[in-house]
Amino acid sequence: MSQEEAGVDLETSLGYLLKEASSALRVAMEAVLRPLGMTVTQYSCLELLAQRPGLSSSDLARGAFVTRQSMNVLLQAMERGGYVRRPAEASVGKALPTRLTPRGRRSLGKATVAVRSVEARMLSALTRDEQSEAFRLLQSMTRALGDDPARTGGRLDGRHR
Amino acid sequence: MSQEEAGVDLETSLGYLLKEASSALRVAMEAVLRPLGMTVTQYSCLELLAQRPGLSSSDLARGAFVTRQSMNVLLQAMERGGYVRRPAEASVGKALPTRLTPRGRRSLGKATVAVRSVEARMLSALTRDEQSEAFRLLQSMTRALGDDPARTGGRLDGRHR
DNA sequence: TCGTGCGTGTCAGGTTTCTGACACGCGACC
DNA sequence: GGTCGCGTGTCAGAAACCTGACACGCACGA
Repeated sequence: MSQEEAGVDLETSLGYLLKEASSALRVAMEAVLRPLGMTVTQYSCLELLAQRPGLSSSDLARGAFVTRQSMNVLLQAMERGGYVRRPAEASVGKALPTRLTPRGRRSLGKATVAVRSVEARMLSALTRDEQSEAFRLLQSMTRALGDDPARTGGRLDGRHR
Repeated sequence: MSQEEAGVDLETSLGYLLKEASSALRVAMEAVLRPLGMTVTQYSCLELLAQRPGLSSSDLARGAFVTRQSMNVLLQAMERGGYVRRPAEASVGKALPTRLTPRGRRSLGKATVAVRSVEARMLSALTRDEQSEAFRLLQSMTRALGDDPARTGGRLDGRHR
C-alpha cells in the first residue's frame, strides 16, 4: 500500500462505481464458475441459448457483449465439446440457429445454481423495493447511452428505420 | 435478426442488467476517447494519478480493474510517451510512485471533458435524488460481493449506513 | 428488374490482457 | 536473530478478444 489517504472524489462518480460493481460481479462469477471449468462468457452463452433456443452466433455475441468473431470461436469449441449443436448449413438465410444438447443443458444447470447464489449475495443487502428501483435506474442509464433496443427484451418498443 | 420474440426473463436479472449498463458505458467512453487516441484503461490510469499522485503500479492496477502486469506494460508505454514519470528505483520499499507530467495532465484535461459528457448523458434521465439512490444501491451491491475496502477511498466505510 | 443496404459467417493478423513463476523489500511474530 | 506472510516489480508464455476484410443471402425501394 503506497498511498496514504487523499480521499478525493473519484468515488463519487457513478461511472466509476458502475465499473466497480460490474467488475466485482465478474470476479465473483469467475470464482464460482472456475471449479466447473466454465468461463463467464461460456455461461452467458449457455444461458442465452436456454432461454432463447435457435439464436445465431451474432445474436449470442450481442447478448454476451463480445464480437461475433469471438463468439464463433467459443461456439466452435462448445460444439466440439458437445455442449451445443447447429446445422452444417443454413436453411433460410446465412444464420445458423444454435441449440443446447442435453449435455449442455446439464452443464448449464450446475452453473446456474452457482451464479444464482452470487446474484443473491449481491442483492442480499437490498429490499425488494430497492431491487426494483435499482433495476429501473440501471435501465434508465443504459437507455440513455446508445441503447440497443433489440437487446432490452426482444420486444421492439417502437423501433424501425 | 434470426430470433422472433420470446421475451423471457433473462433481462429481469440485475446481474445481466449491470453488465449491460457497464458495457454501454464502456462503448460510449471508447467512442469519445478514440478521437483523442486514448483507451479507457489509459484514461482511468491518468485520472487516478491526477487525484492520487504517487500511486504505485499495483495500486493503479486495482483502481483500473486490471492485473498489475497489464498495468505495467501500459505504464511503460505511457512513460515512453512522456505522459507519466517514475523513479528508476524505489526509495523505500519496492513500489515505484508514479506521477503525471505536464503533458499527461494536458492530455487528461481533454479526455476528462469528453468522459464527463458521457457520464452526463448517462445520468440525463435521472433526477438528483435518483442519482444519489443509484449511488447508494450500487455501493451496496459492490460491498455485498467481496468488496476490497482499500479501493473505496482509503478510508473504509466512512459513508453513512 | 436491378441495385443498394444490412446482417451473417468466416478467415487472417494483431493487440490486449491474463496466468504462472521468480526475486526482492518490509513488517510481524517465534 | 531468524522466519514467515504479504505486497511489489518483472519476465516469460498463453489465452482471449478485437480490428479489418471478404463473400454471401435477403429485403427493400428506385
